[in-house]
Amino acid sequence: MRRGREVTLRDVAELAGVSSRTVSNVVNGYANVTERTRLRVQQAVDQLGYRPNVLARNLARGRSGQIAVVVPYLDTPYFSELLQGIIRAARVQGYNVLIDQTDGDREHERMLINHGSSRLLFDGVIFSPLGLSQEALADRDPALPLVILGERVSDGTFDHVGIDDIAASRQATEHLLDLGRTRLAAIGDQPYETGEAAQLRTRGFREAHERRGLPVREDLVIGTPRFNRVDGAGAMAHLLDRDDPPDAVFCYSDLVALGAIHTLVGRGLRVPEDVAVIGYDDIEDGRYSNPPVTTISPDKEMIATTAVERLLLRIGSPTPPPGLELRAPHRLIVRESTAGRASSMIT
Amino acid sequence: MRRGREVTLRDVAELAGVSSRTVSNVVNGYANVTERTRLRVQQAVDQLGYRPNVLARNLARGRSGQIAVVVPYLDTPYFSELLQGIIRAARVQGYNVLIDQTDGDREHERMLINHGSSRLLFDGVIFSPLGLSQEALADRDPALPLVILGERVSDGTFDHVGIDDIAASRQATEHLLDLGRTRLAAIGDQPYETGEAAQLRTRGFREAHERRGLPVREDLVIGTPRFNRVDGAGAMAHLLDRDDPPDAVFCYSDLVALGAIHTLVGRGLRVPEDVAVIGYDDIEDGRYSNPPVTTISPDKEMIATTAVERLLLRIGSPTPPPGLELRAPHRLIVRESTAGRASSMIT
DNA sequence: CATGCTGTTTGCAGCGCTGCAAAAGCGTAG
DNA sequence: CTACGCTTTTGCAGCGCTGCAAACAGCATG
Repeated sequence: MRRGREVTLRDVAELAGVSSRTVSNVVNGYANVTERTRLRVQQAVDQLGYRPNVLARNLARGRSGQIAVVVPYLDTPYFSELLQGIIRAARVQGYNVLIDQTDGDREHERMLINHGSSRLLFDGVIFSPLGLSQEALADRDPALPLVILGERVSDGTFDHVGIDDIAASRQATEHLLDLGRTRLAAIGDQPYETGEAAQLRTRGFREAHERRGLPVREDLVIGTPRFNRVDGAGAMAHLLDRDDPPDAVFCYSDLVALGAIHTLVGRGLRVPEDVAVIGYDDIEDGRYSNPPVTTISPDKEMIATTAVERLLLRIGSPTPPPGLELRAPHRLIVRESTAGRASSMIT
Repeated sequence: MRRGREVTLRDVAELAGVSSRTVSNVVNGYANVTERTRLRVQQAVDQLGYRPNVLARNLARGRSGQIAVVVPYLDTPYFSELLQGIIRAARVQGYNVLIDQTDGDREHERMLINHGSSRLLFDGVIFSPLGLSQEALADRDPALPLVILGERVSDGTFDHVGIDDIAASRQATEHLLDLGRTRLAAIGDQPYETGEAAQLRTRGFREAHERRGLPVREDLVIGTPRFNRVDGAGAMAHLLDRDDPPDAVFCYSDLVALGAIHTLVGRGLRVPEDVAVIGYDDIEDGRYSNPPVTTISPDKEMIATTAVERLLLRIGSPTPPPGLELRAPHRLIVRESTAGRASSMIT
């Protein structure tokens, strides 16, 4: 079998007594083929076990039938959950998904956004940038269809899909305030160029305070390089080491929240009695942790399908459509980490 | 730019004043090219910003430069952690990774193991089967290089990479027995064809008992359709509802363990004081849960690199190498869920 | 100076498919 | 019976690259 010349269009054509172009038409389901021919060709296809050679097809068509999805870290549950939806949506449209993880490396991100090192490997990219600067985004190859996830305002040459981070963060913060907490901390700020997502959350955090006429406890706004457990655990420890520690914490991701809770429990503090904790992302882990984590739940399914939809539209269109700002819905899900035992439930 | 004829080998050749074949040689780093020519060509390449068209290259070479990784569920942390290693290892070798998730669907798995619906999309597959029967494996296209992960004994036509599940499970069970626990439960058995992995773990569980001359509490061996949190939580609830509930539980995955702990804590029981819990896989979640989960930690990095290495070897070799049984190391990592507060640590 | 030898470069065919435009069929109208 | 418009089928060129084998060095040797 190996290397043993495979069945081609021409073989099928010969057997069916038609031209190879007609076989191609049948295989691709083109319109103008008589039922008679279609049947004969189909028979030949089945008999020979013909399967199209995607490589040749793609070369001839000038597109690869693949899209790339670029995320900073694959093992971040938020991304893998999102990825799942993206793969499904793409497959439905006959597209394959290439996955790449950048580890937040700027150079790597920059390269990928410019078609990687070779042409035509993928027809478009869904990108979740981390270290990518605005300039890098600006002077990329504009011919490569692009959809950005997360926080990055579109400059009109690509689409951006995300939730309203400011509103969501405000809502999260208000929830903590509604509980009567007064010393609110925020974990995850990133006050530098590539930390846009974080900054929006901080802004929501502030706005919530402003609306109630409360001051923000600036010393309780803690930065973390990443949104993961370790950083969350570390930041929480840091917070607890001061006098007048917080009685509630808004974490910029569920992982950060899980890390924070880990530290709290480790120090013998009770969640939420001593410190209430709210997260962001609604990953599965948060639903089953002890206590389950109150969180902002973005509609991941919607984000995934919207991203794929827009990207394919962009790929298919000869004149690039305008870059849109697309907002997926989100909602606050209250669980034990803020509301206490009463509200526990397995979703 | 769009559709605006891209730079080809021939363009470069013309500028450099050599044949296109020579340019190809330079681009691919072939040996016999004088420094002089190489330089001139390289200059032309840089000047024109030439990037090879992978599609054309692959068509000419007759291989796609891609491997597929097929897992049942992408959002299972164990898989996404493994995937990460696989992607890295493949990239180093110049291979791209296509990811597919089957949701455990037999038909889908069967299709993928036969090259999917088209030829040459990928040169080989790393497969983590769930619903795949032995026959399906047997009558697959033998020309497609295959490496199987998890529990599936090789029939000699593919490689199998995994840890020694029986030994690992025995070790996990012995750890519980060493703690002085006497009523051991096991959650995750799957006593049907496609549940081989589960069955091996059950076997290890039994062997540990046998070695100590202890009887297995058969009524405490609980099956679950999947190795996830929900099933773990449900099975645990089930166990607690009987009289004479277990004082220790061996869970066949960390997710199951997290689910079980969720239920235990939810019912006001203490882990490990009332019930000790041990998991399997060593996913990150388990390290940061409350309490952190004792677990069997397979060397995922090793599994990933070995799988890729073997697959590429298989792809590159004209005569298929014999199918090997490859064992990656594992170790027991003791955390609070069995050992109590003393052993807590953030790894 | 012819001969052979290694090292470098070239030309051509072809991977298997699709785009395009022309050719062929076919039914209806003049 | 011819002309016309429509649908169906075909032929050809070419996507951009690499495999192969031949051609052409350049150099040492007899």
